[in-house]
Amino acid sequence: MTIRGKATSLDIAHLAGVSQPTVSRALRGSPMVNPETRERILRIARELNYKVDKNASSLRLRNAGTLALLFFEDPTNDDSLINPFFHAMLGSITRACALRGNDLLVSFQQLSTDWQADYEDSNKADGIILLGYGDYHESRERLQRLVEQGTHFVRWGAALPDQPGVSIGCDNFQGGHDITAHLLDQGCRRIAFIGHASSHYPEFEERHRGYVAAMTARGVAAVPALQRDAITTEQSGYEACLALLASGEKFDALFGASDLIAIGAMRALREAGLRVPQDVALVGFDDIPLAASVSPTLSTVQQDTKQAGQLLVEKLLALIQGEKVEGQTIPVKLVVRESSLAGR
Amino acid sequence: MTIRGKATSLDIAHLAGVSQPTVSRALRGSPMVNPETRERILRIARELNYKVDKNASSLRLRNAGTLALLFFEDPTNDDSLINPFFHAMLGSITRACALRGNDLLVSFQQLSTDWQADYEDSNKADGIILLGYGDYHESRERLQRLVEQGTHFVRWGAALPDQPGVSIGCDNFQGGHDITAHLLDQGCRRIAFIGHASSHYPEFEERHRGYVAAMTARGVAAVPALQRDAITTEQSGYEACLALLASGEKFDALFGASDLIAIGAMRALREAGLRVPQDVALVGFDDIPLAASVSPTLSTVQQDTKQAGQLLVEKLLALIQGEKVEGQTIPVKLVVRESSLAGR
DNA sequence: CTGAAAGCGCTTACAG
DNA sequence: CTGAAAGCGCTTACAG
Repeated sequence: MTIRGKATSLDIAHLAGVSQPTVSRALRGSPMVNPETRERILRIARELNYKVDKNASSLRLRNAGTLALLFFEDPTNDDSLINPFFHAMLGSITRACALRGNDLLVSFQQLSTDWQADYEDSNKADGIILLGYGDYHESRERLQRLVEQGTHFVRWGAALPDQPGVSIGCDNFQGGHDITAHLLDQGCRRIAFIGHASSHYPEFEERHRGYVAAMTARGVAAVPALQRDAITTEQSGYEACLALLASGEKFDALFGASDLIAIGAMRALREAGLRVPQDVALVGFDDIPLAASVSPTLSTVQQDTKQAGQLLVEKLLALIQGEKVEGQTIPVKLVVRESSLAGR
Repeated sequence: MTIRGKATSLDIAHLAGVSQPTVSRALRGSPMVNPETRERILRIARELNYKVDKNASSLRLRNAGTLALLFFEDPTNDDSLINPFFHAMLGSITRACALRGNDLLVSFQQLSTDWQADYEDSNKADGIILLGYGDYHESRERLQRLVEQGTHFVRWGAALPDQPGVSIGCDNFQGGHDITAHLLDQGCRRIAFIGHASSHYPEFEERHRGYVAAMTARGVAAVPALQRDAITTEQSGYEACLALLASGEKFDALFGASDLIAIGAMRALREAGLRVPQDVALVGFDDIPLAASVSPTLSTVQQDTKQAGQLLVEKLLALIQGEKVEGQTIPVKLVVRESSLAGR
């Protein structure tokens, strides 16, 4: 018997001398198949390098065994580069999917484009993971629409009250609090904060709230003039720090709302002839790989990307199963390095 | 008429008062549909938020409209982290796929695991893009098997003669040559090379050949004792550089076969109290984002990841169309920064 | 320009 | 334990 093209279950059935449904049962591990028959079928399938056609089985089972990962970023800097923090997340999400026998579709998207619940609507994916930092007010109504359409999705971000859908995020408040307390412990008193501190950027806002809380608890004033808006890019952090320096306000420490912002600020400080940490202690948030490699190495708040990825996948899968799912906040960890220590 | 669950083309047919095949034709833009009828159908489809079921259409069309991206790395450091160079590649591949209406499945894989032509065998993807650096001798036979199975795939890597399948890679020889020539221009004479220089790692081997060629052309000896093996990780570069320093061999420049290696070497040099570039000029290869952020900023060879991603996708699509496809080498660009200049 | 029919390759009640 | 039958939702010759 010669088979042209890929083998099908029918081909195997002929070769094994059974009906096609029996092949399907054997392959799926149904208990109602004679062990010898099953062996024969499995052997032949292996020999022919047979793989179940996923299009056919997904169509029949009404389940794709696939999740979709959507990265979105504000006015994405034209090309490729997404926040390095998400690269680690991609790794853990990919592995978590693989562990559970799911495949992962990956897509990038401008925030401006319409979101594609398409993946799920077209039955290519059973659910969607949303990753990205952007203006929350703009994305909120889109999230709302996804909920209304009954799309299964989870997102990484601040887990706020009355928010559309399920959010998994780290404890931004605690992280902001802890690293600010660390700076205070180092003797810093005039601590600048670079990053948007508004409801448009809830993660940053939470970090900023933690910063204010830590200061207030010690009776140190959070000077509004020491807060500067920035989105999470090196360039934005650089520019905000330049503006801060130009303002003439004095500060002995700087908290970048993300590592990228802090690294941009580091560049601005260096250009201004200021030493880190001797003149200005510097800290960030995220613990991207770069944080450990810049010089001086950057103190920061570590988010547990491994757990994050696992949770995102698990919760999404639970949602798809029709379970009731709640958002969750993940603990953070202070990572002290050179940029906030030594010589103060 | 109430529709439970997702709308199908049959639902639309009923609502539009036509047969289901007519709906299919209208949706696919067939010219043999009455314009008015088409309009009605499209409107109803929009209202119902209808999306063609990809499982059904892929099954019928025998084409998934999906490519698979497989990252593989040697003994992957347990978790997540892939070479940052590939992150940029992921970006351009994702975009190139989207531009051509293809979706992208992403998967990580240990080199040790069996490669999954599964994606294609199960008809989930029409072809595979392979990304990763590892021992070429180990992967070669797997590539050979993919070719024999008729799997459609392209890989990023050295485009060598008589190699299984289609490879797209940058001009490693030229890059190695140019950056070495640059070091020679700076007055360096004892230039160390860190990175495997064997056929197990063809990209590195090519870079090393370029390095030797540039030296030879100037009548400078490539001292074997100044070459140290390393794979493309920061840690490996660090250790190799430490070993080199311990050997007592003198050198006034160091060429890391990848940026990660160079950055690891930078750490070792710093710990040894050597200044870059004053005591040792340092260069890498890849131009990962980190290269511009470390201090001093790292001179390196830039690979055009945007073009690379486009080519990988285009060539794979051509292969799938049954066209004859050749490998290709992409030009590189020298990027001179602080680590190889100033003060020499 | 449109419909009735066949079929892509599976999975699962249903009957035996 | 096994087979004949139906059906998942499309697409495309074939007839008209």
